[in-house]
Amino acid sequence: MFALSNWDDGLTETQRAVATHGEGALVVAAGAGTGKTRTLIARLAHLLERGAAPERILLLSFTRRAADDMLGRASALAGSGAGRLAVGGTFHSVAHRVLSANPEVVGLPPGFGVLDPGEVVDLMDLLRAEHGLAGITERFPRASTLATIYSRCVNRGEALGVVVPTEFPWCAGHVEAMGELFRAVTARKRDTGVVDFDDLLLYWRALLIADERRHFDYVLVDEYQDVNQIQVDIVRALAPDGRGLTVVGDEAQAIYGFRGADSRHLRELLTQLPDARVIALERNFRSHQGILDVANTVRPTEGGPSIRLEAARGPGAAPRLVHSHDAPGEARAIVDAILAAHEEGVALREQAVLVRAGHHSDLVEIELSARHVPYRKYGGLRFLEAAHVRDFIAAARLVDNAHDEVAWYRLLRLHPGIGTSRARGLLEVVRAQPRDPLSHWADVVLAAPTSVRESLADTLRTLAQARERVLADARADAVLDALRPLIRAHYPDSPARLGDLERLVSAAGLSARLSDWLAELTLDPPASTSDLAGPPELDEDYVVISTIHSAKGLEWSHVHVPHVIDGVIPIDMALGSAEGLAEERRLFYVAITRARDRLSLYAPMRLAHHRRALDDRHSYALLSRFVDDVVAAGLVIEESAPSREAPTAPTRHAVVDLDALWRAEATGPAPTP
DNA sequence: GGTAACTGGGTTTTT
DNA sequence: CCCAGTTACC
Repeated sequence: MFALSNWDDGLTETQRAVATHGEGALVVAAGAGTGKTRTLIARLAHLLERGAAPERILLLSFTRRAADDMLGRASALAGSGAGRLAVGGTFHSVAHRVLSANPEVVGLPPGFGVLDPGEVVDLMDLLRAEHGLAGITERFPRASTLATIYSRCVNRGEALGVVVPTEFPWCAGHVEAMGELFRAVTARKRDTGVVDFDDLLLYWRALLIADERRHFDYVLVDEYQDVNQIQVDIVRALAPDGRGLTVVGDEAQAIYGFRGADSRHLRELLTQLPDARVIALERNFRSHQGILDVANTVRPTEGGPSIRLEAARGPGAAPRLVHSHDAPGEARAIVDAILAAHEEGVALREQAVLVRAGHHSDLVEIELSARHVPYRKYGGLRFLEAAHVRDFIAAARLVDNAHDEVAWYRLLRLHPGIGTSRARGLLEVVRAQPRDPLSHWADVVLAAPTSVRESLADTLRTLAQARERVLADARADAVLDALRPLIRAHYPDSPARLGDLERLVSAAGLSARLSDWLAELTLDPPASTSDLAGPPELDEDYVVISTIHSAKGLEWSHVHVPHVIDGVIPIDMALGSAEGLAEERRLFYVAITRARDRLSLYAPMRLAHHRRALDDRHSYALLSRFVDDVVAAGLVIEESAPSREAPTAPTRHAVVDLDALWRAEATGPAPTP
């Protein structure tokens, strides 16, 4: 029996109904800020108290941050030292855990590698060339496009012939060649003992279908509106009759359509499980009513149970729409507001800037830096996308699985004198090697041009020796030893990059197996290098910058949304279809509902931050088409005050210059600088 | 033939 | 800032 006191303290009657629901399938329609995670955790506590075995309860979520949040709260519930309360994580991380425990069941070697999405593109490129599709005689989709199409087919469970004509019509002439290429990709991954993100789900599903025993008594799925077909299959296989299944979702927050997610799965579940109980959580504990009034006008109404958010917290301050002259003015207005709130006692980490795409915060970041305001950015450029980190992971994967061709390809090209072409040639040697290619590295070295033999031999010898080390951190150390000279020769800023890798390696000690650690790193990369520096100081304070996608499930006291203009929110590439536009509206809804106390939307009148902005027709921004609704809901419109003080951010000089030029062009010849 | 250094043009969202 | 395309060197 667990000591889980007070889990139902302060739960509403509806929330308690969710927490204490019995065995049958349960679908919770939870609006934003209605305490859904808290309620799920209360349900977990209730189940444990009634004697459910923790290792037979599975908590699943689509996004990493939601999974972390859920698991973090679950362990807080147990108090320190109580160990794990349930099995849980993202679909992908749980799949990896299941598969790495029994890889042979699905025909994978122990220590199989997980390719990150960038490496899938490398593999596509490799096979694209092998199949003679890389020539310039006829245009063929680029490797990254191919990888997107491939992933879409897998995640939607739809054939190439369906996906390509409807979503990638410009590639329609190549369906046959693509099919052949994709079959080769699948075979190559199998032959070399690697899987990609999609394969993790495919293998897990296969495992579940082959093995009909139930492994979990209770399956709790969060963010169900963001699951795609293959994830639906997995959930259905985990709980075929719906017994013990709880799903939580909100169709209005479905924002992963581009990954093959479809919020209709939530409704379909009700058709498939007609006995499922449905409970709606509508009382919002997060935001003041002023913010929810705005949210309710933006909230899409089509389909699903209609939810109108009602605040438990009173009216609060009216949300603002701040007009500024241009994008740098917008950045200034945001930082002004952040610092003003900070003066009033709102911590920086209680304030977030939420953007549609990573680069939309560029100017805000410059302004924050210029004014010495610390910030942390989530969801932008990933640590894992840094070239040297990918180099390291690839090299480390070879230690566990010497047949990993994508890893070989990357490692080989890191040597001066080996480019794409020679690397491909050497890959043939690796593949032809009947024995273990890393133990017999001399054959690979002999096939290389004389000029690189020495450095290649050094690398491979050190890597081969890494296998004699048993512990994950010792192995990682040895891998870094092998890489050090290559990184020095390859990157001009090698000291910083090596510093990153030292920190990365020191984190490996916590893992038992190097391959498991690498997979975890690939599936759940640290948001930034600073995350590796250990637990942050308690008094450390910073503004949070995040994409709206990465902000889902989180909340801040003050939320700032820059660029509420057509072309950004909604983003121009989504305007082609009604479905795309609808998703942009839901995304805007997610952004709005992150704010507890103060919501500020920003609309610059033009985006004059590029040199060519003057001749760019899009220089003058259109207010977002969603703004009309928001204004009708009582939003206050403000003009950002033109700043009279000396310019602080470097970009401001550029803007001032541009204005001068513009006036000069309008009245006469531009003055010579 | 292959590599590397240079140039110019473009950039959604995530596991 | 990263990719593709081009050119100059080995």
